[in-house]
Amino acid sequence: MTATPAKDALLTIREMCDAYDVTPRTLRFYEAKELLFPLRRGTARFFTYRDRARLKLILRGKRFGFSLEDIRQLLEMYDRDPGQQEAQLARTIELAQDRLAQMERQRAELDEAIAELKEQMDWGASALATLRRPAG
Amino acid sequence: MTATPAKDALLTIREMCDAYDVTPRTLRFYEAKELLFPLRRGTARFFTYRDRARLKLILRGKRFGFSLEDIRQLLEMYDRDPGQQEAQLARTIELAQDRLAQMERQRAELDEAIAELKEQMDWGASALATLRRPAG
DNA sequence: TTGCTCCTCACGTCACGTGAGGTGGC
DNA sequence: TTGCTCCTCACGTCACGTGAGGTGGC
Repeated sequence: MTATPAKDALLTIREMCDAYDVTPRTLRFYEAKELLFPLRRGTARFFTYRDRARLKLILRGKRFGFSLEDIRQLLEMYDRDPGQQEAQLARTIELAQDRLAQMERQRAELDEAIAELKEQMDWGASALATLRRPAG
Repeated sequence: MTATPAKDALLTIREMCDAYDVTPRTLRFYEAKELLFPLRRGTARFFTYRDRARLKLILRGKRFGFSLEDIRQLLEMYDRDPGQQEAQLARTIELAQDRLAQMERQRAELDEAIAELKEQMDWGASALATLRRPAG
């Protein structure tokens, strides 16, 4: 029962890892790539509510197959000029359509590959049965 | 109507690329990784029937998600001791089962991601419609 | 002599994994 | 003083892509 941290809570890197199921290396990598901007106290990182919101979006974007650079640009767009909502949303939907098309192509290929592999396995299984059946 | 080359034909790298839809870099890379063993005349490569058969298996293996190293080991196993047919086939089927399970998990994730993306797009589309509807 | 195709380094890409070696605060 | 957690390089991984610069045979 880990409660959602309060909005003003600051999470250590370990707490972030546990909450979002990522590694420390991943969080440091996202910071280096300017996707996250944790506070620093000395060298230690503290992740804000904003970082947590961004991380959720990053992970969602990854599920959709966007590259980290794509995601960075989308996030940047949204928080650089929050005025352009409409144009930004339209642009995002456009990118999403491309991604959707790619994902569906990928699924078709995966379906084919699965069917092909099953076929090969059936073939192999009967070949194996024949090998094992004593010659006669 | 490109006919299948004769069994004793030797293909140049370009002919291989055209026949199997791969790049020269890919063929050189597979050779460096000991998956292919083209003949050499001077520095030039000539791909034999055996290379063509192996390449087909490599590409099939890749569709199934095997790593090049996995594929190398399978190919090596089969042509190092062609006596052990039964044990090898059994081993191959075992590996194939693991791969099949992973591919099915992958498909499930892909299906979820596609559904999630569509949902987001619907949400976005109606948000966009609202933004575009003059306030009233 | 000019093109064309081939070649060999060797660094770049993407998203991190994986040590090595060192610091800070309870 | 000892642990624990955190840190910063920096090289490794996987399957190639991408020049740079050079050779060979029609």
